[in-house]
Amino acid sequence: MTRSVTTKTTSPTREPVTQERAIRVAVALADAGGIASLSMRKLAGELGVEAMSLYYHVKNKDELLDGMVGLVVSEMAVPAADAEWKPAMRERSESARSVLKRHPWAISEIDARNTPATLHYLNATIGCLVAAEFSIPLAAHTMSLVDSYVHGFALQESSLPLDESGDIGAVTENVLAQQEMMAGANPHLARMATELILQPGYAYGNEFAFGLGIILDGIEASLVAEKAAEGRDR
Amino acid sequence: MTRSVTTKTTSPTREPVTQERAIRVAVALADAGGIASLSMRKLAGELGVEAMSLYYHVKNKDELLDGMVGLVVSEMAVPAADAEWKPAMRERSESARSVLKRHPWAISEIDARNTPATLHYLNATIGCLVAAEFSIPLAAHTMSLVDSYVHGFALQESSLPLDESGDIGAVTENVLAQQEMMAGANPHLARMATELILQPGYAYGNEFAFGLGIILDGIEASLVAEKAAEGRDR
DNA sequence: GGTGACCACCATACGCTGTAAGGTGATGCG
DNA sequence: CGCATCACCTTACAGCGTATGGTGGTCACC
Repeated sequence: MTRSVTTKTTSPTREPVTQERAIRVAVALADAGGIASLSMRKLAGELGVEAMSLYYHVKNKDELLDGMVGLVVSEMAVPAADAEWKPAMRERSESARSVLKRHPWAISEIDARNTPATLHYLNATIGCLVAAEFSIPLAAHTMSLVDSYVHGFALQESSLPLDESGDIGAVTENVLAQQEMMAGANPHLARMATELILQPGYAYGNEFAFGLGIILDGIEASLVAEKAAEGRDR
Repeated sequence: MTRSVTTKTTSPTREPVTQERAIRVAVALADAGGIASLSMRKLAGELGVEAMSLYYHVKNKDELLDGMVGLVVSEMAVPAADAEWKPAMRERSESARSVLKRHPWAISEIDARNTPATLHYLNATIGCLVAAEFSIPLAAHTMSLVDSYVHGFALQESSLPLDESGDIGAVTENVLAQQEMMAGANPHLARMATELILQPGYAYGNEFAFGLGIILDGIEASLVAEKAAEGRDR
């Protein structure tokens, strides 16, 4: 029998563990069961090895999480340097939102970990903005504002009981029961729930576009003002 | 000897555990050491009891976290129903940001847990907006946008290496060393770091006002447009 | 063709976590 | 006095990350 492509002859069905594959599977597990359910033993089991074997490919769980965040960030669309800044930022934001929707556990990890992918992502964004004649301070304002909104929106969206279509899911009756109980204490909130949020066809995700539009328009105005001030100075 | 105010005579120094006190101390521990360092045993120790005694006051750790989030939310300024909406929303946002700065662990918990305090907080906000003639959909847009920004900003701010003044702290040299290494790969980012972020006096917290201003101005424009459309219809 | 290095993996163990189950002494009440 | 209740404790268990120290198969090299 000729040796398989792997050097191991034992259990030929198991493809070899690599750091890259471990990270990929870890992301899949976190997507499926939440970050809390991701343990070294469980990941190892999924990879067909024992827990301690992971430490050959990864220094510790923290480094694994760094890798997972890096992988997630690398899924986000990066703006081209020569793109028009406004559509580029819109695409970037929508891409980031959809990625974070797939990997909700990553939202709070992303800001806390500086992966090479993150630095590349930020660098490309700044590059696009300065190419569009943003000053460095305005570019910083812009990134802070846009990314705060995107991450915050993703955070809120991730904690809503949505079905896959984005509508309020089967919990509705549950919620309705609560509604009645709190209607006395929180009438405005109850009204918003019954008149808007619980209406068929309402999807929280649609709120994203409204805020993003306001933000990009506001930034555009700031850019125009900055250029006008520059023109006066010179 | 007359009995002390507490009914227990044993170890008179220890004030009695209550759910409220347990939650307060838990928040203090999480503030000091991060949410990961908060264990039932540690909290119990701080309260002068054994771990299992906590379960007399709290159903489980999840309920404890609910209580902690409720306490944090109740620290945030709630808009008055008759206030002018724009300064009210500005105050609300700044208050929330400063509260979340004190309790960074709460940022990602807040959206995931619906406490009575949260419902009250949302209700008061909606009340203020509808009193200012916002439609229910526009009020929903507004809250989504503002809170996404506030929470997202808090999230980014919480993961920066700041000293207590808000400046970049002692890690600067450390960062600078990294800068040089990545300058080749990420020139735009390196430039923003050296020209802006690492300059003395730069504080990331100051970015907050810029974004909030843009957002509130944009909402104001939407409100004006909505009223104008209503006027035409009628 | 042996030999030693190395690679990928495993077994065991330790201190930590949340919490289920059941016990215990002091207090208040009939 | 007896009994319930309250606030707390002891013990135990499964699961966690990971330090330590193997172990067998593969390879380069003398």
